[in-house]
Amino acid sequence: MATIGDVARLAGVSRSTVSYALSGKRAISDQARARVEAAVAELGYTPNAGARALATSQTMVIGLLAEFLEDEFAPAMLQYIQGVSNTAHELGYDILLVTEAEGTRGLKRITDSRMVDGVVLLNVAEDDGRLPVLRAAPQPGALVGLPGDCTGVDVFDLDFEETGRHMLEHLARLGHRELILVSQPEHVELRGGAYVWRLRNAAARAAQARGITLHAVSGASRQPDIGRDLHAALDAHPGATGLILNNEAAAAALPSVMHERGLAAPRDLSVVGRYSAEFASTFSLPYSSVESAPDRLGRMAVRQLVRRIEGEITPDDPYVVRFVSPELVDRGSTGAPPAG
Amino acid sequence: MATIGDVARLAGVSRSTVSYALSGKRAISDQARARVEAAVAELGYTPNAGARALATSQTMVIGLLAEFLEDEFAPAMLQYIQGVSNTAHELGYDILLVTEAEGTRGLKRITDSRMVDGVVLLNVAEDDGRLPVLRAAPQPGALVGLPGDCTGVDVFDLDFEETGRHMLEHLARLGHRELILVSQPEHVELRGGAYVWRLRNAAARAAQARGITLHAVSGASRQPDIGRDLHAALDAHPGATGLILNNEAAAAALPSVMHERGLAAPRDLSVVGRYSAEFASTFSLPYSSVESAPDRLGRMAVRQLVRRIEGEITPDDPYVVRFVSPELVDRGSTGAPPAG
DNA sequence: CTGAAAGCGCTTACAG
DNA sequence: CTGAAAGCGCTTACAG
Repeated sequence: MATIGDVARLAGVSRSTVSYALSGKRAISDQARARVEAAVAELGYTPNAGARALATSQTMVIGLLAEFLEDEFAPAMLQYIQGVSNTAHELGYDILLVTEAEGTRGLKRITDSRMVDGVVLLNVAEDDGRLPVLRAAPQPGALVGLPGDCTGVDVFDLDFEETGRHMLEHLARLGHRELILVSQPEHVELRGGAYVWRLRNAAARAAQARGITLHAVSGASRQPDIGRDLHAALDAHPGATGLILNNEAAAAALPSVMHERGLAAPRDLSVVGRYSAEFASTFSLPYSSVESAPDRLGRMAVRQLVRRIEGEITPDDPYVVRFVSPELVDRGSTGAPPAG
Repeated sequence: MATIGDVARLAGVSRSTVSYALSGKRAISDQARARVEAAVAELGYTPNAGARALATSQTMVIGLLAEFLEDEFAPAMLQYIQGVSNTAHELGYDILLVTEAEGTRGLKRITDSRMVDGVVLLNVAEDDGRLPVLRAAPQPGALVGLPGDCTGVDVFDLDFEETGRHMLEHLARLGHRELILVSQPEHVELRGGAYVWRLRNAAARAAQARGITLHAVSGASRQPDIGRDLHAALDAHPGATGLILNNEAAAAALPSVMHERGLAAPRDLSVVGRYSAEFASTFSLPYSSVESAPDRLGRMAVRQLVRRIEGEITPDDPYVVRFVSPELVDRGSTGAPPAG
């Protein structure tokens, strides 16, 4: 490969002139510029990223930590990755994807070795082990998901409390008095998936305030277990007229379950989920849902991260915790409870 | 961050001694090694990846080109990414993920700038525009998907011809005489998805040899269009007793379609698909399927790529085109055609 | 067994 | 407007 020295020689100028001609960081005579450009074109010159990183302390790479946990619903993760990756590319950054099961080690490796200018953490837990590593790192970090302690990082998440309240009140207004909430598996919650209880507690409070019975159950994140869980929940609470789903796998499995039980929404059962429009389309889900906005959250996280990387915001500027408000996309799966 | 110079100073040795102590590339006295190790621990030293890359011409990063095309079924792509990423990490490499719509530009950027030691291309088309770029690059490349011209790259793919033949003969042996094959959308094929016609032509030849009627149709890759396409195909060919699916979206949509038509497999219709066990589980698909082996293909591609990167194989060694043989996973969705 | 030094390919003050 | 040179943080022949 051609180096900047080759270009300089061919153009008959110094290496610094080539560098400045390419970066535009100082004025260059038209003649010099033309000769540099011709030489660059002739040699097919592209600066060596490693050398540039060494000289500038900037890699133009963002680390993306996405753990594919055995017990989580992988397709839901994909949209966050796409949102982050697309936005990063738009802003001139490449993505170093770390999917190791032990995210802490991967995070330490890419920050310590200066492979990245900043980091986006997906799927953040209440007491996420990666956060101490991130705080100790010299690079800034942005999270998708709300941890217990937000110091030193920018945080973006769906407002799960508002989501829980909103879903419950939507069904309450339609006249439902007994509802089932299907959450994520218990181990997701135990591992620190705070959004599970944030949504549930908010829904429970709203239910209590309105005198509504809310049966909170947890469901598996995989087939076929989640199907069994749904049947069990419906068997256990025959009086329930509405279903709230905070579990993507449950949403994907519900159509078969309802077919099997001869139920139609909203005729026999009102259903409202929490997943993205993209997800609804992929899985052909006919239920109204609160948009989880994965692409938007990924985009917000990267934008803020790049502002920090490029010094537009400094560590002295306050770190943000930004919630996306729930928006209910109506797909006609909720209505008045069946008479009687 | 601490540099190698800081470590050397603290340990009271030269920088080369630190480097050699860490790499093990030359003998070191026990005393020196102990002092270096202590200094490394005290300073929390990790070599700077950019500096090392500059000195060694090795980045320990593999580029992964995965385009998320608007008209493709994204969840199917995820498993290839996981296979590639996990294998790369196991072998000591990180992954630079490029998802730009214009893959050619991204590929040129990461190879020209030497950000990567090698490249894996996913979703390779018959006449893939990225291949000329890859062949011109100094880094080796491995493909998942068979292009028209395999020169200069290692290629891994499911044996789609054998798959088509196998699926057809499986149903033929059970006594079926009229079958429908649902392929990918036409534009996937036009864009160069050779696997579509490779499977179809092989199935058609096998059908002809056995005097079986095979209706080849194409189906959308999204909901709800694919549901309509399936209904239309079943309406158009009421005599068909078996369905062959070479379209993930069709497989995901078929349970609803069959419910709507009151059909059960294999009682009314025998069904065989082509997708991974992981996919079957995620979407709760009850159909027997030929395993598409995304994790295995990703793993094979990375293994071979790393062999080339590390010089275990050179450009003089022949490039391989390796097909994974189809294996039918029986989920009980095929049987004898309904009597009459 | 060890150190001083060259070199990887850039960027950017410094001097003119 | 331009060039010579220092420096980024490593690795690795070279010399002892």
